[in-house]
Amino acid sequence: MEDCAAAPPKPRERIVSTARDLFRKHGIRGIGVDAIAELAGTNKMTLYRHFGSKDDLVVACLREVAREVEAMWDGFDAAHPDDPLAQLHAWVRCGAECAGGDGRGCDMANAAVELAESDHPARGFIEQFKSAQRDRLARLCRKAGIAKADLLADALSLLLEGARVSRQSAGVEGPCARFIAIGEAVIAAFASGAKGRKQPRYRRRAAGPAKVPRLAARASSRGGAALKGAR
Amino acid sequence: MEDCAAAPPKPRERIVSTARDLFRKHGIRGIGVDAIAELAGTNKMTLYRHFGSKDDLVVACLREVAREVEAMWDGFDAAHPDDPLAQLHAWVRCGAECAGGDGRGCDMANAAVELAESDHPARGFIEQFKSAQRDRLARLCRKAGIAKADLLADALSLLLEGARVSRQSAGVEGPCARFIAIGEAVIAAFASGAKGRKQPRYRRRAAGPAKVPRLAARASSRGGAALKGAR
DNA sequence: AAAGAATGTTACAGACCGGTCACACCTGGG
DNA sequence: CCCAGGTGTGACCGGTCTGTAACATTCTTT
Repeated sequence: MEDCAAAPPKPRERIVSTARDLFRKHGIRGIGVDAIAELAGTNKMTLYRHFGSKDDLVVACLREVAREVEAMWDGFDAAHPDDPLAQLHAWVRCGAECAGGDGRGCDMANAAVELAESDHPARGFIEQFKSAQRDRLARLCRKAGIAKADLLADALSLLLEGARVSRQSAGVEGPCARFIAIGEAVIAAFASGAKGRKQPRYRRRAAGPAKVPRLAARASSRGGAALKGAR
Repeated sequence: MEDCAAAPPKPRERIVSTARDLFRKHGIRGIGVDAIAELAGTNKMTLYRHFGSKDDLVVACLREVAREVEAMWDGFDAAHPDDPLAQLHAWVRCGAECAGGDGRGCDMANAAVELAESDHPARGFIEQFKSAQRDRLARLCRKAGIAKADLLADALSLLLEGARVSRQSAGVEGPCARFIAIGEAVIAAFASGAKGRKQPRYRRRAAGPAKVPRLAARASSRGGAALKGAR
C-alpha cells in the first residue's frame, strides 16, 4: 500500500528505515512500535524478534545514521582530495542542507534531548559519535593549516548544532538561515591566521606574539566573500 | 516532606514551579501530570482546575521561562548601563552558565525538539520568543556599533543554541566547554570592524569599501584576549 | 457565624503503550 | 517430500497516561 513495487524482502531493513522516518517525524516517544511495524509492512512480533526492545531499535537507527554520516565524510574526501579547506567548505554547505531540509535537525541531538534519562543505552553512543565528529572536524582544520584548529572545530560544531536546533525553535527564517554566511566568515577569520598562505602582504608591528588572526582578507576558495556577501 | 517550612499557599505557583523542574529533568513527555501534582504538594484535580490540559501547563511554564529571561536582559542593562559591549560580554558569560548548569540546556529548544507535532500550542510561543531573543541581541549589537550587527546576532544565537544542545549530545567536555572563548572571539572579529572606537591607530589602504573587519586587535572590555587566551 | 470559593480525595473512564504468547503460515533447501 | 526457520496474526497482560465525576474538606471573605 504505502510502497508499491514490492518492498525489499528483508523486514529488518524496512523496520529501521521506517523507524528512522517516524522517530524523526514524531519523536521517539511520539510514536509506538505498533505503528512502526505496521508502516514497515510487518507486525510488532517480528519487530521484537529482531530488536529486543524499543530502545534497541532506537540505537540501531542511530547506528545507521552514524554510518550515513561517515559515508558523507568519505564523500568530502573523495570530492576534494588533498584540499582540506575545500572539504571544510563542503562541510558547511552540507551542514546548511542538514539544518534546512525537513526541519527536524539532527537525529542524534534530538534523541539526546528527548531521552533525558542519563542511563539510556543510546546516550553513550550519541556522545561517542559526537566526539568522533568533532575530532574529525578538528583533524580537517588542522590539515587545512589553521592555527587554532581545535577552537575552530568547536566553533563550527556549535554553529551546526545550533543551526539544526534553531531551525526547530526559531523557524526557517531564523538565525539558521544565515548558517553558511556565518560558518564561512568564522572559517575565514581563523584561516587568515594560519601559516601564511600565498603572500603575507605586509607585516605590521614586526610580528610580536601575533596571536590574533585577522579576518578574511582572502581565504583560498570562496571564503573571502564570507562577510561581504552576507546580508 | 519535600519542602519543609510551609510552601507558599498558592498551589498554582507550586505546580508550575514543580512542572518546570520535572519537565526539565525528565522531558515533557517523560513525566505525568500525576507525578507533577504530587511533587507540588497537591493533586491532579486542582492541577486541571488551573490548567485545562497538560499542554496548557506546558505553555504556562514556558511563559514563565520567558519572563525570567526577560528579567535577565534587564539585569544586563542595569549592570552595564550605556555600555552595550559590556552587556554583550555579560550575555556570553550568562550563556556559558546556561550551557553548563544542570546540563539540560534551553527549555524552549528542548520543548521544540520534543513536541514535534507542528500544531502544538507551545510551538508558536517558542518561535515568537526565539525571534524576540534574536532581535534583542541584534539591537544590542547595533548599539555596540558593530557593522554586521544582524549577522553577529545570528552567529551568537547559533553558538548559544548549539552550546546548550551540544552539552546534552556531546557532554560537558565537548565543544560547549569552549563557548566563552568562541563567543568572545567571534564578537571581537565583528567588533573590530565597527565605527572606529578609541583611536583608529592607522588607516591601511585608504579605507575603500572596508567590508571585511579585522579580528580582535582590541575590543573595549576584555574582548581582546579572546583568541589568545583560549585553549 | 455563615456563605462561597478554592482545594483535597477517591475512584474511574478510555486510550495507548511496550512486550509476550500461542499458533498458523509460508518458503526454501536437504 | 518434509523439515526448519523466518514470518504473519490476533489476542492478551500489566502498566501508565490524560482527563473527568462526585463528594468531602478547608480557607477566605463578608
